[in-house]
Amino acid sequence: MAPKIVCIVGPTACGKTTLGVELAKRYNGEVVSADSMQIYKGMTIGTAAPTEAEMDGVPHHMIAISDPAEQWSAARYAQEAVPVIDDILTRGKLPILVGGTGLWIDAVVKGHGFAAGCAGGSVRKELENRLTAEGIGPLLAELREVDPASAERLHPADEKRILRALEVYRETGRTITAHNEETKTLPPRYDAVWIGLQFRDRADMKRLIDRRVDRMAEAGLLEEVRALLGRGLPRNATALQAIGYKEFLGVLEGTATEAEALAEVKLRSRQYAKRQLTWLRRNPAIHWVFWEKDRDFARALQVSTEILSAAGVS
RNA sequence: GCCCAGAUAGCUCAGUUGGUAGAGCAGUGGACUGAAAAUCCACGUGUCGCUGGUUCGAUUCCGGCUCUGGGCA
Repeated sequence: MAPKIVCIVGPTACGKTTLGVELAKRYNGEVVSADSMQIYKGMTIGTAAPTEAEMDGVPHHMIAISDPAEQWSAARYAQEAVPVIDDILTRGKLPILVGGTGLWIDAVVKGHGFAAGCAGGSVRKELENRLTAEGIGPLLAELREVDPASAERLHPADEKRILRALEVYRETGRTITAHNEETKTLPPRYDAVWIGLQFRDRADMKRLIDRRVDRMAEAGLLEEVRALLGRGLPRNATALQAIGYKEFLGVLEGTATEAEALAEVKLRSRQYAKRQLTWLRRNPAIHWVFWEKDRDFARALQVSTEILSAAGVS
């Protein structure tokens, strides 16, 4: 039987952090963050990473552990988070996986391995060069030769995944299709109890996102971005793909006003939240807690407790 | 008060030599197996400002009105 853990998921600004801490306190747990941007140091404000006060004495893992210049991926995250989770289990405590990066959580829970190859790798670079030189046509034709199922499945405009499919074949001699099928049959690594938070009404979610972004600006997001750049962070760093950072970068470079950046961050956050929901909706194991208007943590805690006891967590 | 330019999708605008209209953005839904806060896909009926006239037919041409810019008094 796979070990039992708890996963708290939901779109940005829905209250995952708070619920995670509350549950950890009640169930003798520790929080493991599954957030592709909170992993980096020096990005507390813009990623809304929990502060010392918000952690409230609960141990947190996988937050602010990496230099922002480093390149993380779902595979690397799983590789490093799994030992951390297993250690929590060994110590007799409850791991609570909290985060908004759906792929990263799935990588840990489902135990799907990733095939070889990575961004920045030599094969990937070569393929990227060919893409620039020849366009996607020849690459897609090549994929059709070696992995017709992928070529059929992927949209011709989805360059990123076409390149990745070719890369897997080059690196391993096997198709990504075969790899995915095989990996799908593997048993899950953990017996996860899923709790999802979301707003019943989109407009309420928008209001909360807007408010949060305003507070980030007040808390000094611009200075945080300036500090990151001051430490020599390259412009193409994955960390700078983070919403909030790429927009405020424009303010520092003089291509946008702070008001414009603020509006853009709100918009991008809203669109991101929608994508997160699309990802989560297809997971039928999630027990959803809906916010009616404002976030009512007392009620969420109550409902979560019922869900967890029904699932045998104590 | 007079002159000029506008008024078309939630927003910015295109267009119809007269046969009731279409882009971008927004929005909604979807995909996602080593960049995932990334990346990709699908979805477009709206009194064409109001009101008269000409016409078989007006969003399109003509008149009046309203509103919004700009200019002149």
